[in-house]
Amino acid sequence: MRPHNLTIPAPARRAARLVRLRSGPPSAVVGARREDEGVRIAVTIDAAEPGGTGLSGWLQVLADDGAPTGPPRRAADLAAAVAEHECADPRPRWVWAATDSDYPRLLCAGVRVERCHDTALTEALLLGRAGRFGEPRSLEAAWARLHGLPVPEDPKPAARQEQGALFGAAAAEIAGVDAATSAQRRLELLTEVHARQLRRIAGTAPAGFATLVAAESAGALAAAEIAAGGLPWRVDAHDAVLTQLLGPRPFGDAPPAKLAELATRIGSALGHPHGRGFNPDSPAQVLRALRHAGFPVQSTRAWELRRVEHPAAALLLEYKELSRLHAAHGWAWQDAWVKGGRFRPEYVVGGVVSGRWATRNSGALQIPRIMRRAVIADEGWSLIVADAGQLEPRVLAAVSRDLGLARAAAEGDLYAALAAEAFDGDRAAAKRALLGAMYGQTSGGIGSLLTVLRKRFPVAMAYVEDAARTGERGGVVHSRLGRACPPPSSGWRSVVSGLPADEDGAAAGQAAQAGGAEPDLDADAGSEPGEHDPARRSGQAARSRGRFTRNFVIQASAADWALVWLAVLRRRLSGIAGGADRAQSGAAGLFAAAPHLVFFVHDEVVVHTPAALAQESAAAVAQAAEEARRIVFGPTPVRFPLATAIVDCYADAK
DNA sequence: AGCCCTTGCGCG
DNA sequence: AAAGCGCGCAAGGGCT
Repeated sequence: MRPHNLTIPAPARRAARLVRLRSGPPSAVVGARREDEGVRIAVTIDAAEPGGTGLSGWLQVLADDGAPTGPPRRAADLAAAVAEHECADPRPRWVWAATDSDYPRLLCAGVRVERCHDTALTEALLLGRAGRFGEPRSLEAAWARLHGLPVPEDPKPAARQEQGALFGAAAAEIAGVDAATSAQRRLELLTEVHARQLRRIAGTAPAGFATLVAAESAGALAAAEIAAGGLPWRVDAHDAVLTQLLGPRPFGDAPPAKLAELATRIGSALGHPHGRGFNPDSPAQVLRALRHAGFPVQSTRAWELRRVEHPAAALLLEYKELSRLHAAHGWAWQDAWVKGGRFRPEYVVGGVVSGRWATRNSGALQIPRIMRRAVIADEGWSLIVADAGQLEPRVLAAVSRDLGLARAAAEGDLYAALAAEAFDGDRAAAKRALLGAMYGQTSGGIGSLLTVLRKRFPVAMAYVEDAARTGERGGVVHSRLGRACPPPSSGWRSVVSGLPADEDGAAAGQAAQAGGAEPDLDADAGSEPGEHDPARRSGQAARSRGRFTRNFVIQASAADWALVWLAVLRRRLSGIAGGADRAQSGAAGLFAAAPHLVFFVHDEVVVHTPAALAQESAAAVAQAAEEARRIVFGPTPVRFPLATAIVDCYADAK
């Protein structure tokens, strides 16, 4: 019943079962298959040689507890060896050091796998459980930690592609291996690190943590496959949107006609002769000009400009909107990111402390909605666009087990149900109240709304307020499946305690800030009185962290659900069609005839599917959502309804 | 020239 | 009284 084939003493197993029956997530059973079935095989791939063809490497079959059951085996044709093992039923779980570097190479060789255990992602989850965020997670680092040796830094993500060989060599050297035999030696490190990870996972409550580990690795497979398959992106449709809004594509770095015109008009409106010499992209210039014109604005933010009754303000708003489209997702972006009718996002699985994915370089998760017009299915294909609406409030209902809120969350429109139950039918008020409760909002006159929530949904409100208090005290909270939030930095502790920071405070603070968990400790050196009052600073920092942990228990649990949704969906989709098209080689062949994931953004997936399989694919999306609900939350009246559309163009969904 | 920080806004 | 969470990216601007 466990998601992993772990060696656990019988009493511990019984205890885990009891916990699950009471409140924990049930075991991961995907389809009719138990997650722990099948063999594990550790694999390392030889470093790519210039001009080399094909993949070679090493394999080793492992027992349930990660112990080798046979000798390491050399695979001169690794892709063929992996493909052969993938024919087994049940399929193996591949154990490797890093999906994001190993799996694209297999995909490129035309091989897909069903399951894996990524030791780097697993190491990061386990380090997080130990309060050690930001420590290196590479195979070499994990192995060095096991042996008390100096731990090599992880390669910088940007450097991975260009200088990967250098960093890899440095890390290998620390682990006492020489580059020529590294794949064989790395196999030894890998099996050792993996076996130890299995034991660490088994020793980690709650039971859902093993599910989280499996889902994180499955997510990494999905991310690599999305990049390999690519999101269909029509440059002609993209050009049409840009041209309509900005004018024709300019030559070189010249600004588009529309932006140049707006800049001139803004300059004129602000009193510059012929509109020259004014840069609307400079907040400092805009601020100065508006103040000079008699408007005491604090910033040039859009919400503040909307209140400024000056002809330049409306023009500035228009300029900012178009300028952003041009700068962030204009022609330069298209040149850099769209190749062969596909946009390939570089996802960073687990790149956000909450477990959400991040992306690198392309801004894939911030693509303006209007640009979805460029996402058009291939001829004879369709897009399935599915969005888990109102995910976070539903997750709050499920994790808190508040029966009243769960009743509302059993409905298709949670906010409307909430409004009917407690807010005299005022849906907007119900929504503001719930969002305010989840984010820790106190301003904007929502105090009375929160009072209503506290009275009518005391269990849910106590859940988030407990999380906030834990954070304010410097404690750690967890997602439903057991992902840990970062502990406070020593900088935070010193501000909150009023004592000076300790020696290594700076480094710890930086790590935590990079993780996004740290409130801004030197917030706003403005002119408010009392801002240097230590008591006041302490309270600010404490409350800020309270808002973070308050939201973490919801956002991270929502990410748990979404990750499992994605993992289950990926597997279901792979079972739908005839699979690979042998006529095409490499990754292209893998996705040439079968429905596959092409985009994922927090609570929304896009599947590209042959039109004839669209209904079947859409059903898989819905079944996966239901299965994710069961795996992550167990028995609950809360529903996670999807808004699903079968469309030719992404923009036509909702 | 290149680094680092701030500002502002896109997405969920 | 303080004043809603999580991100990535581009441009400006100050600095070395």
